[in-house]
Amino acid sequence: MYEKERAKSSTHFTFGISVDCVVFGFDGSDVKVLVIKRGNEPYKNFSAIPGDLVHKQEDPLDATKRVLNELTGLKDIYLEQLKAFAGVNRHPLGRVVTIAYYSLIKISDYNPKPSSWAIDATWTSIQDIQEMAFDHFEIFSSALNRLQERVRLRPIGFELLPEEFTLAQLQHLYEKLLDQIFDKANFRKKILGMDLLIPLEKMQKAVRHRPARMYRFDSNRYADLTKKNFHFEL
Amino acid sequence: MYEKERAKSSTHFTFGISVDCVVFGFDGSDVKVLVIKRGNEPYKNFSAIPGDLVHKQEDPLDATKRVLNELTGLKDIYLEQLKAFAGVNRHPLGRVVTIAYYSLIKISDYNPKPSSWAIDATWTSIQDIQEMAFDHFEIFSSALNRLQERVRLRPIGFELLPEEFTLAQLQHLYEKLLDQIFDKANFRKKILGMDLLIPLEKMQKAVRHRPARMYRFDSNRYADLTKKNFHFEL
DNA sequence: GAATAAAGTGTTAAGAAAACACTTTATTAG
DNA sequence: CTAATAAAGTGTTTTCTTAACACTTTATTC
Repeated sequence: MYEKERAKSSTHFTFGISVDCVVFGFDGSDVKVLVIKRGNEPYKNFSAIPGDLVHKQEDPLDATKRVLNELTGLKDIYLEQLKAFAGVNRHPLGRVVTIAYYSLIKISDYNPKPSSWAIDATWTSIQDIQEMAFDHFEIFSSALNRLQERVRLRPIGFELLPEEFTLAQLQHLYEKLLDQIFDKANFRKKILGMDLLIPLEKMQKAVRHRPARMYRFDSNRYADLTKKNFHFEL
Repeated sequence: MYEKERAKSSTHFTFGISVDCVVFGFDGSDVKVLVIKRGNEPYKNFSAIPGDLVHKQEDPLDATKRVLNELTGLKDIYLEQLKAFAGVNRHPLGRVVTIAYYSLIKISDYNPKPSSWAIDATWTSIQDIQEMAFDHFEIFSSALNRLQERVRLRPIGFELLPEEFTLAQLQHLYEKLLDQIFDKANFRKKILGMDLLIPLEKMQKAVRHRPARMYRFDSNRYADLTKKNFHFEL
């Protein structure tokens, strides 16, 4: 119980806390993850998920935003905690518990600051992720699972697309994310039937065939519907 | 990045880690949570979720099992991590990050050891949970949300029932868990149609009307079906 | 042996999802 | 200017699922 530790504080306040964040993006063809290459031991030259130690007086969520901003140049991005990874031997240099997050970004907005990160960060297709430093492969897998579950029940796919997109782009995203194909007509009926997309006057540009209409996700409408007990699905 | 801290270890390895576990049960009428009453400051006499500090060389999952065993006398119970709660000021005595779990137990098996816990642990209906110590109310709410999502997509409701149960008991559990009512005939068709329940010869005892057939959840069958891409729902 | 209370079943109507064929249209090649 | 192209966008039918609701059955109690 908590009371005991006032005495044994010194023996219990001995953990390090880090955050690691699986950053997902979509380039129009593939779902990708931002992976960095480690420059130092341990696990020198291994791939890893971006992260950092949490400062003494820092909230881990803030720490993650800090890392993310340095890494991508972005603020206000979609961010959710996955869970903590805390195995005794997960970090060779000491007892470090990591709190894992995942975030969804519009890959076109990605604009890394010239920082220590920038050099080594690369977008890697999710099917190409292999070995990683520490338990980062497990973290990645876990994040992908969570995303796949989440994306079916919450309208968060849009976080991976540009503000304005076509229905074909949206469908393609879902197909890649869930590794399953959808019937075009049925997909459209379902999505449009939810009344969550605002059709724009604007049309797709620079394609060598009939251009598609652009849409925008209506987050206010979603908030309203949610109050009326609407549940997004698929 | 991780490398930096070899030098500043002393300034970073300063966190305490605890685990807290929201223990759910079902008494046939209500979904309940095991709540303890704190005997010491801080938050003396407040309700709280059972938990403990994690030892220096201990896996948090093991720590949770340890707490749970002391608390309930049980082993091998359903246990899942919820997420970490790590706000800077969540604990008055220092920087303690807690990893929250939730577990599902068969309330009839509950048999507390005569330990420090036993005295103060009480089953409280989920709708009666009010103020709690630390951020424990937030942890509880978060766990309940997760359970409600989870129970619709995984056959984990059975963890809250006796090994052998009637369909009416199962339906009642789901109704209380999800706060929604189901049509008896349709509920039966759906559940039985999944082919996950083994009908037993045994009948319900000690009721003053026609006794219902008892069933048992077939976890092997579920494992098989899962391989064949079956997905439990509702 | 009738009343009871819940177990357990069957039927129909309404709605959603799957399958698939078709029409439309901006663009490009000739 | 016209035809070919390639994908946008729509309509229809069939199948499956869900919802609603009425009914039959049966062990127990009075």
